[in-house]
Amino acid sequence: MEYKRMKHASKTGLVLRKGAWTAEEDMLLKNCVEKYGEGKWHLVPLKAGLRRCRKSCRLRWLNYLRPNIKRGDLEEDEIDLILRLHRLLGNRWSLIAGRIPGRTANDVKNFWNTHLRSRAKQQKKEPHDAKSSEDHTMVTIIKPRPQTFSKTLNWFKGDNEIMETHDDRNLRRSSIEGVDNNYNMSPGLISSPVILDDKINEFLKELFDEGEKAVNGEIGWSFDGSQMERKALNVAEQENDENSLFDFPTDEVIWNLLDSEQL
DNA sequence: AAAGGATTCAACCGCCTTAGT
DNA sequence: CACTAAGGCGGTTGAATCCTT
Repeated sequence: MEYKRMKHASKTGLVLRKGAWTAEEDMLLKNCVEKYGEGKWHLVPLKAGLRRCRKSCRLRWLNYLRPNIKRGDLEEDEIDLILRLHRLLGNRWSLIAGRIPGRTANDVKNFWNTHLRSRAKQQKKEPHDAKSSEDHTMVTIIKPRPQTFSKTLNWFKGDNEIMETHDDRNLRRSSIEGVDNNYNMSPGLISSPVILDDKINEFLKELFDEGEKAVNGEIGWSFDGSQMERKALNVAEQENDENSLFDFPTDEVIWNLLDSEQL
């Protein structure tokens, strides 16, 4: 890729670089983030001495430079998990990636677009006989929205040990940012993000248990089911591990559930 | 060996939401 | 209330690489 693509920053008049990152730029960005931490991306180009826009810096860090990024082909259980999560969540790549350690949303999205989308399309085209259509049950795709808690919430302020209970970045996000104003949740309704996570996990566990039943032949889940049954069961086992899978941010269905329980 | 078509994936773009003023 | 800046996301692009003829 040629690096001559440039654009002018609107205010500073600085010429910003575009295109592939050089090793030197990577080093500058890495040093900067390690020194100052993630966030404040608008300051990163300045502090790092990079002629890149904030978004470019953020993306490069998230998709390539961040520690523990897993490169290389996806393993079979990862693929199976993507398929199942996509059925559940649709194109919510960041949520899906959040469940697959070391994989980025871009990785998942690219993999889906190159390997799985065509397979899914083909599956859709294939005519179903009466029996197979009976075997398939519609699965409602959960579409959570980007979520942010108001910083004015009491438990958000200061040193909140709740926020330290999860190691995984995405888990932390689900706790800190797990409520969306779109669902008309007033802060008063929220007792604790830990409770919320537990409820959500419980709910999602049920959903996945349904998925597990499905691969045993009760509901159609898989794209080419024959190869997936055992893999899916392996995944289901992993899902029982503590802190492993059930810490999604919320969605409308989940909030309805929570409302019905008058939390 | 070379041409050109197909595929992959890093990076960009535009949009949405939230926070701050 | 309106506006702006920033963070974040999914969709798309296009250069690099692979594959086929």
